[in-house]
Amino acid sequence: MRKIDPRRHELKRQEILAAAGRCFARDGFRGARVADICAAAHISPGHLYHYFDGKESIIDAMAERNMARVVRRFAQMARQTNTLRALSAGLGASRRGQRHRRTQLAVEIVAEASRNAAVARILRAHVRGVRRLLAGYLRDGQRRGQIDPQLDADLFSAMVLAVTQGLQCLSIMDPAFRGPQRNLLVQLLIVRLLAPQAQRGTPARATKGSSST
Amino acid sequence: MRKIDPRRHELKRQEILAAAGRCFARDGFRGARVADICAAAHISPGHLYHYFDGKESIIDAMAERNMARVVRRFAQMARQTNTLRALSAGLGASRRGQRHRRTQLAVEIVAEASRNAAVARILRAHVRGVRRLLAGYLRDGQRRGQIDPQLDADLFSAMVLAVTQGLQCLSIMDPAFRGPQRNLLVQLLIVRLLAPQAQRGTPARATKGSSST
Amino acid sequence: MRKIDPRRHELKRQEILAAAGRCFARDGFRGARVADICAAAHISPGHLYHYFDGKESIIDAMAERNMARVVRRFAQMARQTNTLRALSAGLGASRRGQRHRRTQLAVEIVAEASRNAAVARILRAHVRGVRRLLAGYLRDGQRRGQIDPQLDADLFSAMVLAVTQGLQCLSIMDPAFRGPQRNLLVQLLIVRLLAPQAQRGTPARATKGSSST
Amino acid sequence: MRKIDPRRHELKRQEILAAAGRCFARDGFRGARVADICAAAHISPGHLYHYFDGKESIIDAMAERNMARVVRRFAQMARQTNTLRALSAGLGASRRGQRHRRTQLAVEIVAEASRNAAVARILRAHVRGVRRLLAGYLRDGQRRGQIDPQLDADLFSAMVLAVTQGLQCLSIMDPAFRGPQRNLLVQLLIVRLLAPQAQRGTPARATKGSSST
DNA sequence: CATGAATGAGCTTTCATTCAT
DNA sequence: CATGAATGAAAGCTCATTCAT
Repeated sequence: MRKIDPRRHELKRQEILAAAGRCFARDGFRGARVADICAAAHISPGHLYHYFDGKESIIDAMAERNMARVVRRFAQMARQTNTLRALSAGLGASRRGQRHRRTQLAVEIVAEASRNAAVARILRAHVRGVRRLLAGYLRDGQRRGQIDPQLDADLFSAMVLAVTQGLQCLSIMDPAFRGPQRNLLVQLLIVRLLAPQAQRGTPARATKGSSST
Repeated sequence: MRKIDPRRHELKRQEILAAAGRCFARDGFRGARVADICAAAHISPGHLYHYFDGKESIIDAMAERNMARVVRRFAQMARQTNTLRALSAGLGASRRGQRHRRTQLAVEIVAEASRNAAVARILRAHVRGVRRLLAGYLRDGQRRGQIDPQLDADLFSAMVLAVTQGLQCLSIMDPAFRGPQRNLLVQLLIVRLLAPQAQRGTPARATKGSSST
Repeated sequence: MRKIDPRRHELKRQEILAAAGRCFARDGFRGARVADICAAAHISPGHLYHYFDGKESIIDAMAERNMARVVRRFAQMARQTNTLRALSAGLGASRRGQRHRRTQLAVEIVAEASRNAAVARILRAHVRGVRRLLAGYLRDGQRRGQIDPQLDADLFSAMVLAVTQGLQCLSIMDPAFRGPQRNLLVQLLIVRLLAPQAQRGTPARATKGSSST
Repeated sequence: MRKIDPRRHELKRQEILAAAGRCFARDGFRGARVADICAAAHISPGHLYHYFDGKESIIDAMAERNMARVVRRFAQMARQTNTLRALSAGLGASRRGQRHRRTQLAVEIVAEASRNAAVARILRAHVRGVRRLLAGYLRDGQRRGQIDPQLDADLFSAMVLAVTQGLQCLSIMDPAFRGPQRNLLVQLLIVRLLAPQAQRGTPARATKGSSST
């Protein structure tokens, strides 16, 4: 009998979560069946319970994983020195397919959080982290003169978060905003919301039919 | 000889939908059970099927009803002549309780739309209407000099929609934004995004000390 | 308030039964829904119970009605003096459409009788009558020299009954035997089973090329 | 690492079908409940669906199984060289209990076939096989001089089938024909329908109260 | 570690029947 | 007489979870 290797165990957990992610995006947390996740992860239903306590536990892990990814993405962004460009890129559209699945999951997680205390807790913990990170980044931008110094960084971190979610919802409500159109919108938002007064004014109308991707 | 009264029938349907709304907000579309809805509507499980073809049909009707309400709300808003103030009020927080239930439903509907073709169709049909309405309203505001004339009204209608959804998501992710804090955020967004250059600049710093949790 | 007119009442019962017959033939006793029967009879579900105690009661009446028709048909046949020809006509195919519905009902009733005591009783009561009638008719035929005098009329009445049912089953199992092919088979059966020795021998080979499907 | 054993799976399927057969005979296809079948097969209601897609699928399998048995029975019969005796034995009464259940199922299947396309297809496929088999057997009998050479074997195969069904219906309609009386009838039918002219004539009346079983 | 057979509670839906009007 | 809204028991089926192997 082999002793369990914690590394292998964690690796398998991540594999299963990846499979679960596909199922959850397709069918939602409630709609996805454990059997489907097992099939997608190429394991037997019984074996799943060596890695997770149950479906609920997978959902929690999924919320955790997803929020961790958001934190990572913002953290990565925060390393760039051109604040506005970095934010635009971070909120803009990216690899198609992958992106839409992420969008679906993000909205599903918020919906779940509105009635599932455990998921809500996970979400809030990360939201706090993200906002602190964003606030710091915005203050850096203000110091660099890239962000309007009048803004309250704390409040604006919430705004960035809200806009992030809003764009995802919009891309579901109106498929036109899954592609280049979305980037247009992002740039407008970023510039008008964050840029110092001097930099603005012109781009709003000029962006009509501007660059994308 | 009693003939079916379509009025009574429609009334009962609305009653059931109201009950279903409470259940869906609490447990989600999948999590809510038909039996619960029946209990909430004070009808027997079998009788529900005199008014709806099935659970799916209730979900569709719920999406329809909710989007219709959104349209109505924006339409009402569009009758006011002070564009910025009207938008601020429209996106701001209101009666607690009612509001949060609506928020939950709104997010649930978007999540459902991302994998349910019927709901997606309903949503898109109304989104088109709302955007046309908003675009018209923004153009009116531009004519009145209340909205930055540089803005592309069409694109900005999408932005207002995205922000609406984003605020709802935020209020789930961070409960601090369910109350007055939300109004603060809304005003900032409205002013920076929509107001002509001359009107802006001052209010942003006033929000000091707005961090959540 | 009008007193119930027993004549009208009985008429309506028959109308309902006719409608029920169509439903039962299409969907079977269990498969047919009371609501369908009501719709077919152009009455409301509640009103049905003025004429029948319940579905079971309709099934009983249907069995009764159907067996009564069989009795009537054989009685009518028994008035004809050419025994063999009368029997051939009686067992042969007739108006399409009508006939097949009757066939379906007949088999359904037998199937039901095998597990429903009430229906079994109804069926047996009529079977006794039919067999007595047939036995008498066969004896008449024997007296007239049209039926083999060696036959035991009592036993052969059962045989005629069995063959009647068998042909109906066959017409379901092999649709080829719903039309003229069936008549061919009937004539063969009648002649070989019932005719005196002298009359037989010739017609059998004449049917060459009668395979089905 | 256990792999699914198709043999065990098929065995369990047959066990379940046997249990279903008892339920269907007692209550009919529609009347029998899935829960009853599960109880009779000593499995849980959910587990049934590892072996069958649903109730409909069990009914189809039952029709298939029953018709396969009929084919097997006739095939076995066709191996015997005394054609008339073999047919008499084949159509006659046998082990009580078992037999009646088979009779009920046979009639139920025909009734179902009259309105269920899938069952009808199954039935017809086997009917074709049985008729071919019977026709061949009758021709063999004709060669051996045991069957009237004037008969058209093809048509008479249908006749044998019809008589088989007719006897089953009769045994339901008149319980007297479940036992020895039935054998009497069978012998008469066989002799008169199939035997060459020379062999016949006497037995018809002589059978009054004759031997059985 | 891994399997998949087995469980059973609980889901949505159906439908014979009742009853206020 | 007649209606159809209302009932509620029970049906078929699903699926998260357990367990013998």
